[in-house]
Amino acid sequence: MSDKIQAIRGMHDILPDQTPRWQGVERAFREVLASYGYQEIRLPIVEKTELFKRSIGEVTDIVEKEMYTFDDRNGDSLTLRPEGTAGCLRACLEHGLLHQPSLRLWYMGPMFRHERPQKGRYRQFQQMGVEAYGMAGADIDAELILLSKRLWKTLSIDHKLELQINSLGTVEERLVYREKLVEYFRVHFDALDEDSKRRLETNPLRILDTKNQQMSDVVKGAPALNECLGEASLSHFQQLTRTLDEAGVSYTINPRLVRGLDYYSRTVFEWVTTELGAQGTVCAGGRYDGLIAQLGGKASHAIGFALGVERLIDLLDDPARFDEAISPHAYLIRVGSEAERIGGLLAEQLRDALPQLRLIVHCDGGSFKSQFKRADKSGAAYALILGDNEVQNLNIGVKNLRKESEQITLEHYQLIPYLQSLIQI
RNA sequence: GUGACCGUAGUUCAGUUGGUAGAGCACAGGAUUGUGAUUCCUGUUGUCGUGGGUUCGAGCCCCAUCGGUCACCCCA
Repeated sequence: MSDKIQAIRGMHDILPDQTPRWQGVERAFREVLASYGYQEIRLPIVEKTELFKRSIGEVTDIVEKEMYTFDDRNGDSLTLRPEGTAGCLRACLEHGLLHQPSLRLWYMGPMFRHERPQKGRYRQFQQMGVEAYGMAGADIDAELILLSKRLWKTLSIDHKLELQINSLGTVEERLVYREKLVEYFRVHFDALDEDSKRRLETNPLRILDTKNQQMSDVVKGAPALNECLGEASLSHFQQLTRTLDEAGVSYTINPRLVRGLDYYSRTVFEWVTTELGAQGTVCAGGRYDGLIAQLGGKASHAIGFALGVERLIDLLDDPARFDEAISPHAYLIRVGSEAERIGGLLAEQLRDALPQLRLIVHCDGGSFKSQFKRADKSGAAYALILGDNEVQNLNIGVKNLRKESEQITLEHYQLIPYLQSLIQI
């Protein structure tokens, strides 16, 4: 065991017994996104390190200690992407996609962060992300939230997720607030715990989100963010809440909801659950209007969210329900060299005629008994049987492996319509 | 980066005060010379994570190291 090469810590293989649920979730995501007119974009997994430093923020944990960064052979510093927004925006700027008035995109793929793994958190993890560019109004904010909610409904996990929203104001408003907050906490410095003293330098807004009960009094006395919001930011947020109310989406306004990444402004939201241990956030996002100009583009508007697929899958009530969609319809048993020859040809004819058919052909010989065992284990609904008798009589046996019923014998020409009717059911 | 708990067969786990390694599942074969899933019988499976120490003797005790899980920090 010790001399075998193992996977990297926090980077997991998704084995065949897991892939159906992954495919199921991915399919649901694709279908929901298509129903809102979003287009897929596929992006590199590696980008220049500078991109993430400039977008995520130099002093965030992600940039400071969680990135997989290495030097390319020509000396460039490259980084395995820790999130998707920066790369997506880079691609759109690079190809001039933002010259159109609005753009709705989605992507999915692996992200990398060098953290200690724990439940629902891995060093390589899968994110599905959505980005919408060029739209200033709160209606697109609401669209993203409604879209995400539709995804939970499609996956039947909407009862496990709660929506939290907040407004961070514009970057300028938030800077003013940040000053006020730092000033306040400096006065109450002795009441802060070690983590919070450190956060005072790095991300003071995070102090509001502390889990330390002993600090609740200090936190309660702190100035509130919404006092620093301007007219425009306030009405933007009001429009969002009104739209959500009218759409029947319930939510909690969490004034302490601050996102970890520097680029957010105005609307931020999270879908959280209590069922995943310490990692409660399944999906999070927000508006990041300032980022486009920050990355060298013409000032515009942007909003997006990302969701962690591993966390989403952990939330599924009955993940096994996705297995059925890929289990084979039929398993072809063939005993004897003539049966193997005829069976191989027959199988290809069946696949020609029935592209939807999922058919496994038994290979490598073996007795009827052992082939039936494999047929059962494959999950196939039916066994197709070719032995000496069938070869001699030019017919084929069909047996239902999941229901108690008599095995029947069909002529070859009857097989295609018979299987077709089974698939349709 | 910090802390707690855990590493025994392909897998899930048992293993007594330290006495020389076991069960279920899985897998293979048979009971059934052409029939799975159920039942019965038989069989295979191990550097006890790794390295060192204590001991007549270590799966068990000690140290180190690697890996896993969960939590903190932080985040999807």
